Amino acid sequence: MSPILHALEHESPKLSQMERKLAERILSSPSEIVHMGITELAEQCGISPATVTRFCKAFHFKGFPDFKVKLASEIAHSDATPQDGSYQDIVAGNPLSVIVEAMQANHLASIRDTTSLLDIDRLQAAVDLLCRARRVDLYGMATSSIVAQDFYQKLIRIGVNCTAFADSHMQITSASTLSAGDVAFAVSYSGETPETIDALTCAGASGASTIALTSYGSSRLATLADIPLFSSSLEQGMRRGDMASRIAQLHIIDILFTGMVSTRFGDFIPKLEQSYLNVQHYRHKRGGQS
Amino acid sequence: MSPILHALEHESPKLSQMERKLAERILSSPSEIVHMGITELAEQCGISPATVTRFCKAFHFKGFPDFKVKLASEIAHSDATPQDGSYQDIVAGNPLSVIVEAMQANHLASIRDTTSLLDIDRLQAAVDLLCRARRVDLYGMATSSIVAQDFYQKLIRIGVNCTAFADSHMQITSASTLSAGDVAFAVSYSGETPETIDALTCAGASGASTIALTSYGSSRLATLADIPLFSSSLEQGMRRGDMASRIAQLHIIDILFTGMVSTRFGDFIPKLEQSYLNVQHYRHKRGGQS
DNA sequence: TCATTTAAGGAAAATAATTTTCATATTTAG
DNA sequence: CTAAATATGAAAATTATTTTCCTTAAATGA
Repeated sequence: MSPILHALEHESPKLSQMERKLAERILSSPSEIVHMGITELAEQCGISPATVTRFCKAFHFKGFPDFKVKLASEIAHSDATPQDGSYQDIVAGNPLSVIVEAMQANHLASIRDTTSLLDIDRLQAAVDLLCRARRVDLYGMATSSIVAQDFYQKLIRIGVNCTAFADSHMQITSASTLSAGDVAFAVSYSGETPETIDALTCAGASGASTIALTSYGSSRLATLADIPLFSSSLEQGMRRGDMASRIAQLHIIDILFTGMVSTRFGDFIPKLEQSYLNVQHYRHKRGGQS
Repeated sequence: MSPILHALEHESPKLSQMERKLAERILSSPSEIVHMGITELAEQCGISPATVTRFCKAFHFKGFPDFKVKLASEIAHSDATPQDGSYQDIVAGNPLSVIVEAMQANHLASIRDTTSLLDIDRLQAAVDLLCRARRVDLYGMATSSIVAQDFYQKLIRIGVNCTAFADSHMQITSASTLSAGDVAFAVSYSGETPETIDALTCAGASGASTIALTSYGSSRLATLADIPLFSSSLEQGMRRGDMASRIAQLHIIDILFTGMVSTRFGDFIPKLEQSYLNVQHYRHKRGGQS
């Protein structure tokens, strides 16, 4: 905890009643305080602005604005809410400031956890497969289709021959036409999505190499795939576990993509640049029929 | 470097003479600025306080004090983590382990920076608008359409009447049919995507409230919108700046969505649960024709 | 117990800081 | 070269903060 907050907590017993109310309010959500005026804060504590100023002076700040700036730079040092730095659930009527902190904690933890349980060798194997693939199929339903679509958008920019159907029939249809040298890449938060499992099974049967991206844990999809990749899973009871998971999965997508580009830099970077420039170029012709 | 300072440097050429003096003074020693009053700073730059306020507003801060607080938390942050806190670029032939670390650093920094420059009041205003909206339109091209799609998937699960066209003609068509009480939500990494700007302009002209989600800095889209929301921007020379930006934008989407659910918990949670259960239920009937 | 002292705290005045308005200068486009 | 648009500062208006002054409440001592 930051020195200022620590001091507030430590000195709290020595403070008077009104001052303690104030200290508690500040400790309850420091990041809110820095965006408040002195009057607003005083009102929320049921005290007068005068008391707030005196309080700041007592802690040797030049005044309330000085306190805010110092507090702002201190709380930036630590990640949101260190004591409950792990995953937070959604509850009713939470103020937005609490939601922001919880979400930051969730997403940071999600990325850190995912990174720490990555298997570099498997990741490398996936990159190698993808780089050499004649054709790449991407499967995913609902939330996971977003991840698949994201990968799709990246891959076409470097000229990889790939598809990303959200329609389960099309997925199966496409999977049926794969063969050795092709890669099927399936995304599923649960790893148990039947449509995705079917598509990957079908792709494997057709001779394609299979990669699965799921949450950590044993799942049918992970077992099925040649190369299983994992994002961090959330604690039980999380109402919306797929939010952080999606971020973590995109994190892995970025690593895979960057790995591919880095491996075949000479091939891929010019295509990447060219696709960007062409979008710019053709966009400026806009104005007439299109 | 922090997104704010980076934006100042980056936009410096576009600024007027007086504004540039100010930007240079801020860049020369940011940590001094946060302990100055507006008059003192203006004097040191040989300009008027009015120009300083206008400058802050142009960068979408609520005013000079707001700028100071945001700057304070950002520079504290970069002091704290000079190495792994900053963004890394892609280069050729990097081993995967290096890529993994760089990507983690990028994504963590991106989420932290984005959170620190969030404006809770604006965010709250956006949540309120979205909660009360009769209809919501989501606009975004390419990478940004992924973000729009993601929000779309979330919103339909809680029964919000919304659409997310990737087709620019459809976006305009839909925008034309909006009216007061509706909300148009546009996503663009650059904030300068013509198709997205057109769609949001059209929506605004139709009487809808407009929200824009772009990278930090002044952009046409941000200026256009009733409520501009910002994700952190990356430093110059980043080959693929939109990767981290996408994560940051999804982070904001998650906050908005969670804010909405939290605000109308009783309405939305049952729908969320039901949509989940129904997907499970109807999936198990699978096996015959579908 | 009761007066007296002392400190806490609020109301409101005073001050300081910031923002807005308005008038002027400067640049840009035609 | 003129007109419109933009940029800027001076000063007014507003807002925020701090100080002053006064009341209240608790503590101390006769």
